[in-house]
Amino acid sequence: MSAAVTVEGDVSPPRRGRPRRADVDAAILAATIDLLVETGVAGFSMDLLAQRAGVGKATIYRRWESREALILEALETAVAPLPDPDTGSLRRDLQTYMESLVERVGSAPRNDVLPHLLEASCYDDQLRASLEGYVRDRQSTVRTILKRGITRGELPADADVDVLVDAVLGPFFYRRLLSGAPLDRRFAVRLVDHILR
Amino acid sequence: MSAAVTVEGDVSPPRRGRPRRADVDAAILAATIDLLVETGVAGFSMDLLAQRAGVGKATIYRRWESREALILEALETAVAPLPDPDTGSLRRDLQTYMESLVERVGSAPRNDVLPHLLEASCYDDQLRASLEGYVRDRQSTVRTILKRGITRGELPADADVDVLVDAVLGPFFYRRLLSGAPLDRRFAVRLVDHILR
Amino acid sequence: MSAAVTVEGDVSPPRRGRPRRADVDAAILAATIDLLVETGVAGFSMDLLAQRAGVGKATIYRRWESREALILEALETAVAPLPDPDTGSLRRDLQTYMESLVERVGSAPRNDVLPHLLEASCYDDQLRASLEGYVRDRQSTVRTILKRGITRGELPADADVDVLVDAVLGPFFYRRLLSGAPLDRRFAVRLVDHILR
Amino acid sequence: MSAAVTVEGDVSPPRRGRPRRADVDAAILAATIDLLVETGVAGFSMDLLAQRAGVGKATIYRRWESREALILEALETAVAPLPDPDTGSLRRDLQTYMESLVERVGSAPRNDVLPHLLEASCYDDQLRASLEGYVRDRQSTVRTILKRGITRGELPADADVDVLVDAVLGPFFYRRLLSGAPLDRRFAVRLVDHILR
DNA sequence: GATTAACCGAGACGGTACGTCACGTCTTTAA
DNA sequence: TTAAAGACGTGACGTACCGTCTCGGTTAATC
Repeated sequence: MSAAVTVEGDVSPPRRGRPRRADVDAAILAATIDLLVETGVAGFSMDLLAQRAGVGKATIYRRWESREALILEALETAVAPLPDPDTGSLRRDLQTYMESLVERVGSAPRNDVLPHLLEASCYDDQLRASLEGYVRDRQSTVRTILKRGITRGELPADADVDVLVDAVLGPFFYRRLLSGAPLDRRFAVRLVDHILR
Repeated sequence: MSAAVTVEGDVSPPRRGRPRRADVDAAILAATIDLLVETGVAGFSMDLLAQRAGVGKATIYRRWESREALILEALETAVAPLPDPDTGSLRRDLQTYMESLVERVGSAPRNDVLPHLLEASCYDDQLRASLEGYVRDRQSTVRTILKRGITRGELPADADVDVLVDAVLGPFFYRRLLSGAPLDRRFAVRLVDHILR
Repeated sequence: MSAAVTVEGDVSPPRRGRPRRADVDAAILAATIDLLVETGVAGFSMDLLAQRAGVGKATIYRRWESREALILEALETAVAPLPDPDTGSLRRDLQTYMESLVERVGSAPRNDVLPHLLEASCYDDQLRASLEGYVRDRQSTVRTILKRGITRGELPADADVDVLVDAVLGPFFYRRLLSGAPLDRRFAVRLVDHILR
Repeated sequence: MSAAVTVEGDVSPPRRGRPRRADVDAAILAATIDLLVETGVAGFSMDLLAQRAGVGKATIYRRWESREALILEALETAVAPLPDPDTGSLRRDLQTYMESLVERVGSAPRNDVLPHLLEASCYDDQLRASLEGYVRDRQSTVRTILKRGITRGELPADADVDVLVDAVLGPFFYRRLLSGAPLDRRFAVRLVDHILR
């Protein structure tokens, strides 16, 4: 078994020409995050970013399909998934998870990144796919919590996990993005109560 | 108490000079909807709109605070609230409602208007308020359905209507905006099953 | 006879919309000349020009077809035609004219404007036409001098004025642009000697 | 006196390492000429050239000081000097020479190379020197024709050859580059008439 | 035969300028 | 005062070249 045999089937892909500098990726992502925190997506410009990162604009466009693909990757880099509490009780797990979600939103310095990507993904199929991948990836903690609940018998064995995930996260983002209803501890309690009624 | 005290201040505002033409409002709104259907929010520009409506740009800005306020009003004008089915059964009401919601999304020509307003409302408090008003207004049908369910005893008397509204609409918009999971008849059935389990 | 009847046949052309500000033209041309003197055509950029003139780039492009059309007009504005000496003698007229031509070139701060327009006119028919108009316009002094010489009998009545104009100006610009041979008083004397031999 | 003292230092430059491939020079020049003919100097880019010639950009810059030095050499390579007709008569020699000059211009596919070099030479002294060398080299045929005329007595023994060269070539290039006046057989006849009047 | 140094194609790099577009405001004439 | 028309300053966009640099690899002359 040889480590050189990769999934792509290339035995050490014979890249030609000058290879891309790896630290440039990092510099651009870091500058992107800085800039997003400072100014939000409004006020974010590729010219300014290039200047901040000490990089030519062409170098950025060589590495990311679009401004928004870059912003999404910066989001993935900067915002870690919430941890799985694993308290031993489904109710307490969900409760804790929802509260940290609420807390994160409350403390976020700028909240226009997700709405911006949401809009941009309407015009860019590739971005749309990436964004959905990101969202599904962030669902996995909730999914784990719920499956544990089934294993323990806290939920019926035939519970519809997909719908339960939607039932946990849907109301949260509905308030966050659309209705503007309050996102607080009380909301978390009432929502979990409803789900585990 | 005088006629000047009105909701919008327009019973008899003793304006001077040439009065505004009333039909211009309608022409602008109509052109806005046309343009949004044709090109989506991308491709929508105020210059193009003014040309299409046969109207000066200043005339538009005289009547709406911002581009987005106009788009929101066009949305309200074009998209009627879904009807209350009132079938006599809570389950059938919710089922019917959800199915018409799913159907509307499936047949919508352009789906970037709501995401666009979502983003724009991050930078414009007035728009944010209007948008939330719009969203709450569109909740009222669901709220009516649920309250009828309580009256009929299909739901416990102390059911948390706010959370139930979120539980009905949240998963829908979560899939629509974020996860990209399918929005079909099956989804509607499973969701209602979960809520009325 | 009415002054309102113009060559174009428009009786007061009913321009609609906001009229172009006349002083903006002047500001742009002045800034163009300044910038050309300072930096030459190299180092001349539309961004810098717009900033200097206190004007948007779009405003410049609204008024001139291209960067080069602007530069040409700046050249026409800045560089006055040489005067007709009219000394009473053809030889002295030509001598004086050639010497002032030589002097102007010697004192010019930047000499890349004409070569630049020459190149640019290869790719832009409209510019080419304008440039040829400019050149022919600047020939007129020489043409006047020569015709006066014919009238006075200093040249034969059937002298070929077109070719004579070329014979006066051709060698000058050939040295200036191509051969790099010296352009001095001695050259002026030898050239006139040859023409009036 | 050693072999190292040469015009270009290349009798036996004791280079180390891999010697330059000689055929690469030819390939680059050929691709340059092709590209210039196809697209003119506009549309000519070093990236495209390198790709066409199957060569790295660094290889080009290793061999020529600048883009324009390369273009000039391509011009020298591609455009042979006009032949000396040597018909036995000064008038006929000049006439023939001018006519072939006129003919060459008429048939040239792209005429922007010389104007481009003219401009570029404003910013590059080395190029300026090379270009003037090229121009003087191309004068030599006319100079030969004129000197033969003096020898034969068709011109006075003290004729100013420098000025005569200018008188022959100046009007031609003046029309070609500046005035845009026609360059045809008639022009050639009238010009020679004037010079040999 | 090993070492060395300049060569080679490919293409990434930091820059700079380009011309276009849309924004929201302002300025004209006409109603 | 409103209207249509359209000019205005601003500022970001994504592209195209520039000339340099950095890879892995090649090719002679020198050691």
